[in-house]
Amino acid sequence: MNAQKPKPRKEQQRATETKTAVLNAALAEFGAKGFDGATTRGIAAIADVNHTIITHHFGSKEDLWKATASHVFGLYADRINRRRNDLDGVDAKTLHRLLLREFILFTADVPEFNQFMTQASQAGGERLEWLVATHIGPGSENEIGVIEEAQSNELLGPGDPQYMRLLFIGAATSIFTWANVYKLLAGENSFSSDVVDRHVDMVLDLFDRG
Amino acid sequence: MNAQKPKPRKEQQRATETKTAVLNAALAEFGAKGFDGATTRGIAAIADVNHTIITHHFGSKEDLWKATASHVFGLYADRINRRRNDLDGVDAKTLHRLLLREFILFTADVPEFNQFMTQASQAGGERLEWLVATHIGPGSENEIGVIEEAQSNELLGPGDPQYMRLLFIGAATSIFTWANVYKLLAGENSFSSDVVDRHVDMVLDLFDRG
DNA sequence: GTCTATATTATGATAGAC
DNA sequence: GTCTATCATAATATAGAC
Repeated sequence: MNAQKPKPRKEQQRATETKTAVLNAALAEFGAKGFDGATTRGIAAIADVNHTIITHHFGSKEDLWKATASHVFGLYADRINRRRNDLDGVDAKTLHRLLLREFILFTADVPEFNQFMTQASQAGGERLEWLVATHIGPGSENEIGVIEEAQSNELLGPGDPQYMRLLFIGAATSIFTWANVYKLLAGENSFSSDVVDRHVDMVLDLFDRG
Repeated sequence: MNAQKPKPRKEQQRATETKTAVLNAALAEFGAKGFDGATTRGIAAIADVNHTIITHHFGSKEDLWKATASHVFGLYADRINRRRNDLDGVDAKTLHRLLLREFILFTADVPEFNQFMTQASQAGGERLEWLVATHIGPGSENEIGVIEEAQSNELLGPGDPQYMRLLFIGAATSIFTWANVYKLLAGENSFSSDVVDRHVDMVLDLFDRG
């Protein structure tokens, strides 16, 4: 009946770029300062956009925070799924060792992921409940599977998988959580490839019971 | 010459109580929300005092943050020094195992310590530089000594002591950093005595190379 | 879709009464 | 030492021009 509706493709593409820039800026700000400490104006300044377009594209600050959470969880899921596909056919022990390794490497590449999650956990409240119900809970089911497989292959010692998962995350993220302190105390850059490589080996060896 | 100056003892005591209440409230708020996210009005509300007396007793918000840092570092130093004195005469290996244990127990008793430090590290900037120069750096010299002694006694594996210290802290604080998540995901209270006891044993065994 | 202008509230800090 | 009142600024959010 009607002709196809107009498709403002260039505008949509432009809008997508703007939204991505805002989401990355929001991730950095929410990670560094938490929900209350971050400001929509500060986020807009980092993304180099007018602060009112945040409301236009995302709605409220609360909505932006949720969109940011979904954005970074998407980055994480893509990374792990891509790695899983690359490792098709690899034996179970090697596979799960490499999946644990990939988590550490992702944390090194996108430290804002761990920062964002730490802020959400420490703040608690309804936002954390939403995050657990929407992303952490569903995502942790896959991760618990990896933990249990790793335990079967003696890559991790026995114990409640939920507990072991948090213990592993704590050790894996340590030098990134404390990167600024490590830099000031020891002059070391936690994100340099040699520090990251040594850290990966150290953490995997630490938990390895084989 | 002059008579002793007037000593308004009761007023001073009252003021001390007020200041302590404010410092504990500030520790909770700065730990949960970071410097920018916490508000002097919110802190005053928790301490149940008028918000203007914060300015009177502590000066600016920045000064309150520094006083809070000094307060919680004092709590930590007192705790470790008291434990050290109690352990006078104990053999080196047992001593250092118990000192590592005491750090974990302090983190469980005063989780705001770890939260406050995490916020400061993630935020970076001049405040973190002050914190490292004033408290973390001087304090870490003692801790590095404990780490090295623990390494000598095979309580910790070999490696750069500064790095091993952060790795140990990451593992030791994990279930407290993620306490709210652990509660929502697994229904477990990270601060219950049985969870804490199991965690202490798990972490010390994890690092133990003896 | 992006901008300027603005309403409303929250926040850090100060002045001054008691 | 503690309170009420107030100022100046910053923040979230919205309205409306282009």
